[in-house]
Amino acid sequence: MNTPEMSPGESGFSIERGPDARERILAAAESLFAVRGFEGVSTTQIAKVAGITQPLIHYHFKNKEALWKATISRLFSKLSQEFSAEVKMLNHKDDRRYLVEMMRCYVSFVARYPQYGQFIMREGVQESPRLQWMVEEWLKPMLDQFHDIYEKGISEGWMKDIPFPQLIILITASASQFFSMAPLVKELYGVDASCPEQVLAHSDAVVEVAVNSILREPIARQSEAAAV
Amino acid sequence: MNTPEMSPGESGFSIERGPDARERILAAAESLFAVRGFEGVSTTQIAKVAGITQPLIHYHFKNKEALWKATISRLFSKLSQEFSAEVKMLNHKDDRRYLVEMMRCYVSFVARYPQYGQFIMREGVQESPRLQWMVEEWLKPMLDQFHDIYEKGISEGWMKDIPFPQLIILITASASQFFSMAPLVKELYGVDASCPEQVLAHSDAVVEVAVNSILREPIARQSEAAAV
DNA sequence: TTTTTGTTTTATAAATTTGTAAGGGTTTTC
DNA sequence: GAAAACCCTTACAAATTTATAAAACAAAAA
Repeated sequence: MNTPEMSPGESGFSIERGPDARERILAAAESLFAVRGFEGVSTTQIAKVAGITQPLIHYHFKNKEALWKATISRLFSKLSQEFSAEVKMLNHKDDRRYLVEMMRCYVSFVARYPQYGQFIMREGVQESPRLQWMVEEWLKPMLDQFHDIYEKGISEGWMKDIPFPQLIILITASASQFFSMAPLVKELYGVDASCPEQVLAHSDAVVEVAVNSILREPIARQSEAAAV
Repeated sequence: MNTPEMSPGESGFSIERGPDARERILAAAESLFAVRGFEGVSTTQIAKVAGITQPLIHYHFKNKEALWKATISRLFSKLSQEFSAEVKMLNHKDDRRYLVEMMRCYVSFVARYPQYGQFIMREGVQESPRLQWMVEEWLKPMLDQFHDIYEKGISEGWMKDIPFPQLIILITASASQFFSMAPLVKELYGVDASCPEQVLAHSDAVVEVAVNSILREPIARQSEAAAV
């Protein structure tokens, strides 16, 4: 939609014109929609955070809903690319160990992008055309990756057979809630969820609690191996 | 819902008056605030669902925020009472088994009241006076119950020492997300999260995955005992 | 009956919300 | 250089939002 090839003012310090306004709108919309939901945010608020005037939103996007969809698409496509790229780097010899490493990827991923879990929380609680669109377009394809390895684990017998709907919600919630609800964690225990120690601690907790327990024969902890 | 002792128009079909309007407002506010959040719901919408006019809300409640707090207090006090009552009925001989049964209580509880998890999700993602109030007033006291048994398990050595903030978020999220995000589950897998089979299946999944794995020596599954 | 009290509605004010219209400026193109 | 295309702003309309004021209405008290 925008033309990335050239920015107009090459020295670039006047109140920025050009296609980056569109990007700033999307960035503002992402942070606001994620924590307040579609109905909870006004285009005026988004405009203020983006540093532009409200009607400009309607120049770049048909309406509020189109802006919301563009926001989701921008975030989810970035994320699914990054995640796939990281997962592809993993050793795929031992399936069980692969699953654990994949989950560590996932945790570091939701730690970096808490908005991901926030959007799912916002939209997942009520039926709506937006939920339907988000599931069809993004969520279903992403979760299907997990389904493949689940099926393999079941048929090869190294995974406990817990129903997939329960399992996937349980695992993904375990991984993401700690980061998506960082303010709650802060308020409850004074802990900054996004700091490296906490991310590592949560990664360990998820592997220990949620991942190892779905394997019939748990594998040794990284930290144990390192400690001995 | 309306006062049973007397209805003003004795034939009982006039638009109900009396103090139950306050109750209807609270019920409407609960269902709407839970899924759309504080900013996402207007008092006009609440009034429409409650079947009264919008200014009546301001007769019964000082303002929108006071209504929100009254809604939370009504829900959380009901829930914490019910939950405590059920937990008190449990056998408290074997601590590990007690923990498992307590978690089954908790799951059946969040299955009955998905709004509980929804409110926490709504408010937990951004710092606000509302979050602060909710944590101080309700959440902290409720979670302290879990903290007691956690401490006991750690000091007696039958619980793996995973940091409490990670553990409590992980466990509660595992238990509640499946029900709080029922529309998402429905959209993804066509499954009705609130039906009895699914509740039982999730209860099993939580015990199997999230609870047993925090014990150093897991205890036998109910279903295994029954199957053999 | 009359008064009082408590509950609810109509009317309305001030601010905010989404979206459109029309017009400046800047580049780009011819 | 003029025309066209593009990005952005001011001005504004229609609907909605929170909250208040005043009046209607019903039940209880006097």
